[in-house]
Amino acid sequence: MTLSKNTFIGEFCYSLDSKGRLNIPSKFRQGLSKDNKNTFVIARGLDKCIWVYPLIEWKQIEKNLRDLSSLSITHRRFIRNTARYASPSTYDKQGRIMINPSLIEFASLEKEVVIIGMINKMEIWNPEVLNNMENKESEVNPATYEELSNKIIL
Amino acid sequence: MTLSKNTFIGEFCYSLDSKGRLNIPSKFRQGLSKDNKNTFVIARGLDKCIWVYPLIEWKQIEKNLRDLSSLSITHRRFIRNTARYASPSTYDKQGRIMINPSLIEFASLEKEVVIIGMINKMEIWNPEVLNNMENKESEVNPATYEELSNKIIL
DNA sequence: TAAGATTGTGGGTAGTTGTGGGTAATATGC
DNA sequence: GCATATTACCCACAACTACCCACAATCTTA
Repeated sequence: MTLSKNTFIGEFCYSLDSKGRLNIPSKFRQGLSKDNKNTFVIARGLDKCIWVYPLIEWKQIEKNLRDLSSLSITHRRFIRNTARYASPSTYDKQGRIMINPSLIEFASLEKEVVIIGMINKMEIWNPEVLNNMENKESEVNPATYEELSNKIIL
Repeated sequence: MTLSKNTFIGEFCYSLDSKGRLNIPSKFRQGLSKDNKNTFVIARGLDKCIWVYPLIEWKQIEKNLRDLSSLSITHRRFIRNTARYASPSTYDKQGRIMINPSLIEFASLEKEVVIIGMINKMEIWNPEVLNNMENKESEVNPATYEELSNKIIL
């Protein structure tokens, strides 16, 4: 059953094969709208993980980047850091995308990986890296959480 | 698979051959619209790199330059510096463009080069120069960066 | 419960791509 | 006009990628 289109929730443990291919959970694929053309855009996450956007979601980001003038060095660097590590990937008949070696290295991926639904995108993690990250609770500032509560209703 | 037309993302390591030819990544060529007539415009970047525009994108820049009044000295200098080092280049049957010696010198290119998709253009870098540049955090204004991050939802 | 469909994973093969170099056509300078 | 330099086209080849088929495990349905 599908909730909203192009929206991902849940967690899955899959494996990266010897050719660098990764299966996209069937549930996620089923929730995609047709205009994604079986294509995702894979990019570096802001944490030590990989972000996977449906094509449509990424196009919105691209549109915003296009409006930044390259006269500003800050703009140039922002565009460079965002676009540089991103690449489109159409999934094959089996539903797998290719993850390129530089991203595999960035996220320290090995055979076993965790895929997490992040609403507008998915995240791909090495399970150990994810655990270490989550165990560092100290980093979450209660005040920040408090501030968030003004922005979002749970 | 094609994203938006004439839009480039991703990073590629290619090599400049002894004749000064450089391959344009196949993924980039596939995303070009027909009206580019297999032609790019090559220009000095604002950083120490080369900018490569699809013909259509460059025409838009020319149009914008046309709207700057030459009464202003700043405008005159900007137009001069932008137009002066730009030249068109059609790619050959293998998909390679010629980079002229003065631009190779400007960007300190050697055999190994990095090509970066920058949405409306590509950048060509000497990998060492690129690393040095990216490590110089000082040039980026943190406040502007923060502001950008709020405008563009990743 | 049994049969059928779906899903995750592995591997072979044919086509594509990046790169080097030879050769003919064109341009340039004396 | 001719010699030289420059450019564009062609061929070749290794490495890589996309597509295809296969199969076991799981889930669905009658």
